[in-house]
Amino acid sequence: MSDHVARVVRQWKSEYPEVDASPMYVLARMMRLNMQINKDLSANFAKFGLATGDFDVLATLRRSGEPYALRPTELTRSSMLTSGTMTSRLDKLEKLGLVCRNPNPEDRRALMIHLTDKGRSLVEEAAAAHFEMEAEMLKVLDPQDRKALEGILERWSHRLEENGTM
Amino acid sequence: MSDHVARVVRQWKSEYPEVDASPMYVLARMMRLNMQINKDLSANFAKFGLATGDFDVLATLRRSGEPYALRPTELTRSSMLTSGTMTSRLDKLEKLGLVCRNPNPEDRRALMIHLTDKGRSLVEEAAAAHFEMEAEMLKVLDPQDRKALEGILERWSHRLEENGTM
DNA sequence: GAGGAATTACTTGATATCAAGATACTTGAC
DNA sequence: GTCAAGTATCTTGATATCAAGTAATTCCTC
Repeated sequence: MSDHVARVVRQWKSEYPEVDASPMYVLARMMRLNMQINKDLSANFAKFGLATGDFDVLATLRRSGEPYALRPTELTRSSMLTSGTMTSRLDKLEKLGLVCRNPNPEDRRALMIHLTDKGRSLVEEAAAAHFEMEAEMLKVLDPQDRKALEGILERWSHRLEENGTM
Repeated sequence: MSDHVARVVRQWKSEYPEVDASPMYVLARMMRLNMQINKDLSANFAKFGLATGDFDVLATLRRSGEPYALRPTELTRSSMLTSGTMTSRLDKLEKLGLVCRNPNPEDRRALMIHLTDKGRSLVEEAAAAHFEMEAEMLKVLDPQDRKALEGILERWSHRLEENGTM
């Protein structure tokens, strides 16, 4: 059994043995799987007129519960992006009528980004399709592999977040 | 023990129980870890004046062995990108004197992208630092988790590649 | 309170990427 | 041999992202 990354590691070993490419068994595989997964998921979001990042914003607002409102800073942190990127996402979503920017009564520097009714019903539809598709994708994994993977990734994430690296 | 994704899944469960967000335990965690990893790795490549994608091209050429030459199509496939993206990467690398475009004697539609001596020594230096950094990153994982992760990701990649999905 | 440091959202200019299409060449069916 | 279909690279126009910097506001220390 051999995947792309396994072949690449063998190439490094034979062509430039001075380096140890074995971290690729984890990191390059994660990166490539992720690229493919993102492509597939974004095809699904496109059915709802959304890009992946748009869904991410709407979903963050929706799952935050009533009154479906957060500050741009909270959205920026949750998405691991820069503030400029969030500004332009919000511009787009506002133009589409899916969110609206309101003044923040508690801090005049800040705003409150509210999910509109239209935004709420769209994100609920999109989320249902999205999570179904994700569940489908995970069916190529044996149940015990999925379970193990959840645990390993949780420990990894937890440690990085603890360190403040993430 | 709770990471960002665990909190998000709990939010979905409490705010919109109609969807099952549990695939996020795998997929969202992979995506977030990947984003963080890419940021850290690209900071390292920047020390050599390279972006991650530049390194990817040079490394693919280097590990292909003598005469360190591939066609743009092969580089495009290996990187999971579009041909237009590869064209502009090659423009940049050519301007930096790290690769050169030569005619392909076997197919006049095609080219051969050759690694220059300068490109070769740069990519060798960068690769050494890169794989050391990757090894360092993986130290947060317990050895048995790393081993298990390698196996699970290999099976997953292999199945996707088999299906032609990837 | 007063004043400096920190925070918030946004702007700007540069770059990376993609989808779609253009052009030149090769392959294969007949 | 001819020509249609396929392939290889590049071009174009649009979008997403980032880093760095700005202006308004709040927080903190004294």
